[in-house]
Amino acid sequence: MPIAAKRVITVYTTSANVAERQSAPPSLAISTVIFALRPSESSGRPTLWIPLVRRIREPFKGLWALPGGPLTHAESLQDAASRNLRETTGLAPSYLEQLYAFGGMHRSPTQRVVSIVYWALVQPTEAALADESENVRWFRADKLGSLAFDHNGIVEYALWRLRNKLAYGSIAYHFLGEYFTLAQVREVYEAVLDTQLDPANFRRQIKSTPEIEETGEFLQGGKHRPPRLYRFTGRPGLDPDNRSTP
Amino acid sequence: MPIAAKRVITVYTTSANVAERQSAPPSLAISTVIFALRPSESSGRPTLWIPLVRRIREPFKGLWALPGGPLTHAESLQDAASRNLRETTGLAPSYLEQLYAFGGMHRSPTQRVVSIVYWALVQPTEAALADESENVRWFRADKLGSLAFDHNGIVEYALWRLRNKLAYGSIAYHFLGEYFTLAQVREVYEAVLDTQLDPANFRRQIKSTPEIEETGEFLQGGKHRPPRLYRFTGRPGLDPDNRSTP
DNA sequence: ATCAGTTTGAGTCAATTTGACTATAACTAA
DNA sequence: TTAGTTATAGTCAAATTGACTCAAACTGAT
Repeated sequence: MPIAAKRVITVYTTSANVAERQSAPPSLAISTVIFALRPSESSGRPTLWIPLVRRIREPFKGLWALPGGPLTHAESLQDAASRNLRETTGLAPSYLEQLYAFGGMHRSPTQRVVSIVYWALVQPTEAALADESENVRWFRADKLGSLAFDHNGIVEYALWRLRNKLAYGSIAYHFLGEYFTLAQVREVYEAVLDTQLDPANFRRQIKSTPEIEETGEFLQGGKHRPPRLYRFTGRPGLDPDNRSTP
Repeated sequence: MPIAAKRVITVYTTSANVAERQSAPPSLAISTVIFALRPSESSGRPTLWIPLVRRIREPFKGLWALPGGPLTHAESLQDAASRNLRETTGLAPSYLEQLYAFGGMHRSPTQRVVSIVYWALVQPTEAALADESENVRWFRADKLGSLAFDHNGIVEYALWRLRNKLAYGSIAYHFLGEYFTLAQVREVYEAVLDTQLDPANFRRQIKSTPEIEETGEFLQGGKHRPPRLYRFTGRPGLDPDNRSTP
């Protein structure tokens, strides 16, 4: 049995100088942009919200940042994302997809970091259970302050992808529970795309997609005519993580 | 001036056992799937080709693999991809976009490797100049053998993305030179999507997109009526690499 | 010089889809 | 009972798409 050749190197964990930083290998981190719909305080209509965590150490100590952490040995990238998400926010997403690998050289002032970022959708029931504390808080996606690192740009790109995927793919249903009304689906579109949609035309389009199944049930307890409940029967995307070889 | 806190760890470069491998941090590599159109030997019509490099060391020594290499300190991810691409194949792509970060735990038998994979399109004139040698060769995208690592799956996913992006976005023109005929655009679509398209309807659709500009020139020297030359005036995608903060 | 063969490029027409809009059904609250 | 509100079906013109026809423009063979 061959013996492993070992080479001892040095890792700089804080404030290394330029020469030292250049010799250190880039470190790998996983972060996640989490989207949920919650009622706006003002209008009461659903809007997009994102949970952020406060940084408790330098760099950017005190600023808000995306939940994330280092990649550990015994887990795939997606597993690392969902574990980290559970640990920092208590959330279990109904949809999780890789967003992008950000690897610019000056993302962190102390160290070269490559971040593999995921994005997630959580249902409102889940979102309500999330641990909110001094260091974890929900923000409206269109009213974030200045975030740590390049996280403003990352959220912006995640928003672009979300809107894009909503317009094409069948992603909206992951914001909702198993049963939903067509008006709820419309509210998702209106909140994410920030537009008003004609109810009649919208329902015609949605009903024409084969992934939507009419159930025999109706939503009771509303103030008006009870709407029929539907169910989504499609499968997630075709990303490598959801295929065969991640 | 604070002194950097140093922590000494051990990196295993060859055949570490399981316990040792688990304690080693994942290493980062950049690879690229390169697409070009070249005439098929049989029909002469353009088809999709991919350049591969032969592995000259273990693991998978002798097998064909995607061009790639480690990420070095002083370059962004995209820069690393295009540098590596130039070094291994001599190619300078007209289009380069991040595909996916692959980080499954058993991608390499000797070591945990996270690969950030890009995909590229090169024009036929470029492709003809590429260094072809004993260890670099072009293959038809639909007739690859068994590749090293998980590279078969990666190519499959890249193909899916290429077809997807062709159907929506305006990507086809990066396979062509600055001036092109509408029939050439149609040939790109037919080669990539592997279908026959009605010439008259296709030209009507393409001409209706605002990114296509009619020039006053015509392609001379053909056997039949000289077709008008067009120009693409659109800009690349909206990926983070092509935006602001990579 | 003429004709056959081929590709470019414009146009026609019916089928389908989309956007704007109307009307009715079904419920609650007063 | 009635007014208010949402759900849902349906109508109709405009826009888009798919299948197809036809003239224009060139080459190469006769």
